[in-house]
Amino acid sequence: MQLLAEKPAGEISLREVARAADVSHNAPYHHFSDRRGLLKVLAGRSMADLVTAVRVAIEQAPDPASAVIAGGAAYIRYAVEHPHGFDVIYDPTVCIPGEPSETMAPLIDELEQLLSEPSIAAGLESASGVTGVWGLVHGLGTLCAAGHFSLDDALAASAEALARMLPR
Amino acid sequence: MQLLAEKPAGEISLREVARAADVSHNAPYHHFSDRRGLLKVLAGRSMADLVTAVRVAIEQAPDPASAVIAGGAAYIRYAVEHPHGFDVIYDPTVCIPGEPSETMAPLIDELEQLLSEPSIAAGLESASGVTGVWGLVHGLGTLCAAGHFSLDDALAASAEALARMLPR
DNA sequence: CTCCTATGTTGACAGTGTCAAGCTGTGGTG
DNA sequence: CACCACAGCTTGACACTGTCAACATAGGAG
Repeated sequence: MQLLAEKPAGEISLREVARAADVSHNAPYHHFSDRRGLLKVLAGRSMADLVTAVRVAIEQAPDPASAVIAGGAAYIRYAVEHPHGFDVIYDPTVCIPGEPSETMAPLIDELEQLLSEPSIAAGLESASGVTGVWGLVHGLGTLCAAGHFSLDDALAASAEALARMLPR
Repeated sequence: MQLLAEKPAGEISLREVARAADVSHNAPYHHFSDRRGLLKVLAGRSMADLVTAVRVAIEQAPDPASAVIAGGAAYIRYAVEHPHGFDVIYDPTVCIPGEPSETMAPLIDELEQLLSEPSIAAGLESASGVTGVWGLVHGLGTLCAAGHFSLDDALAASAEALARMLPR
């Protein structure tokens, strides 16, 4: 996790983490099946951090509608502040395409719980519930973390678009 | 490009493209500065394909509002149908974070041109113009390509959310 | 004709993921 | 208590990769 704060997951080698832990180059194989095994653990921990950040933001919001907006802002902030952690969560070589993806469950649960709040669920078309909200903040977070526009722009666009997607 | 259709950019080695071209392992260095040089060219070509797909969709739409929705659908479709090409466009190790990113210019131009259409620009808050539309379809495309939900769900959510972001 | 440049070649080096084989201390079972 | 299984670590090896350096060759510009 310490290395992940400094460099992207793709540039972290098993041998490097072995050196950082001051052990032999093969010791990691007794803790992770694979290089992918290591990345999966990093992805799991990063996801836990992400979900915690979102949950805290939601809980501090005064009402369900602003909870959605605050949660979206927290998601975007996480992507910008921990870009390598965010990337490894969604790394297609880590998050296997076939299976339902153990790693994603916490986030999806949190989202569904948030959006099933009766007062806001009523205003969401079924198709744009979790899908629309997740897609919007994910795209804004990703592009913002990559530097394609500023955090301020992303947060403003997120708040406005989410407001329009909620019950008017 | 042929290899990119089969496997992610991260798994394409310079030596492998050399073998595919039936040429010595070092020949690529006379055409690309670096491994990153190769990926940058792949990203540029992929971006051209993406922009073409979006432009075609826009041009076939009957009015500006449906052009936005059709363009978004084309963007999402490209992400799902050419996942490795889509990924390499936005690969953070390729698309350098500091500089304004040569590769992105065509897409941004296209988006700005589309959204500056007077009849729709009037209904968009400034913050959620290019940023909001791009963020939405990018997130939906990325998550859909990764298999987190179906193409149908993504297209439905995209159409609905875009409709709400346009002038009511 | 001469020479430069583009392209290609072989050879080498360090770094990596991964496998195989062997060491060691610690805990639990007989 | 003796014993042993085993988790954790080690060294050693292999194939593969990106990259550098030095050398070859061909074809066009002067």
